[in-house]
Amino acid sequence: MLDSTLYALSDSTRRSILLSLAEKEQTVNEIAKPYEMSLAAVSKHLKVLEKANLITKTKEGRTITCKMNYGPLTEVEALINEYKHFWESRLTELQQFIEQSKKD
Amino acid sequence: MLDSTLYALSDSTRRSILLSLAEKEQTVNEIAKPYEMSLAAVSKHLKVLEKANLITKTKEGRTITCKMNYGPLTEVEALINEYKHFWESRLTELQQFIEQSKKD
DNA sequence: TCTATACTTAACCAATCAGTTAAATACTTT
DNA sequence: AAAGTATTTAACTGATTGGTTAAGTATAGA
Repeated sequence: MLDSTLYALSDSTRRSILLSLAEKEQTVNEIAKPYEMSLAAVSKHLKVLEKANLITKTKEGRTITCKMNYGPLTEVEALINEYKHFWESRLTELQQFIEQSKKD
Repeated sequence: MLDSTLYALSDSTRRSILLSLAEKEQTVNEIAKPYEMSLAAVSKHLKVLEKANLITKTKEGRTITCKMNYGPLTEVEALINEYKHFWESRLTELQQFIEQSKKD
């Protein structure tokens, strides 16, 4: 899951699309409008985001509306926190070592 | 920058390597030991992490020690917070709409 | 100087990528 | 029924991916 989430986020077009969907739901056409690439290319980006479960599509008539899912981002938050945890405990160790050194 | 950071993180081997480096600095050989792939493959993964500035290498004699850099992860944190910001303000809007509806 | 060690680079592979244009599908309007 | 709209799929391109093995570089120790 993290693989597909982080991979989906590693492209700036997709990050931009996702951000605009974080603000409001939009149809595929609305999403595509700001970008210079073809609609087919945007459609592919949406598929990547959908595969990562970062967005959900709902069809109504012939228009498809996309909305963002926050869920996968909580896993990214957790990942970063994991790194931060180990990183900060190492910083603490280092700090303690320095404090210890001062005593000598 | 975010592109390369998120891309580097999108591979589970690289996430695992980075986590082990978050705990302690290690040489390339030490890093590679737990993985079944060739040393050359690990070396490539390290290059991806280095390109994303998630690790720094220092050479001493013939051994190269890798240490993690937290820096790029703060950008990821900021990104997630940006999504969260818009996401949560939309949730608030929705909530206010529901509250408003109750009054009728 | 010869060999072992630590690591990277080169050359290659099959798979996947982001983009294209063109055709296909599905629905709406006239 | 025909034409237009919304969107996806297919077929293609050139670039890049993660992995391999083999060769190369640089340092250390005999």
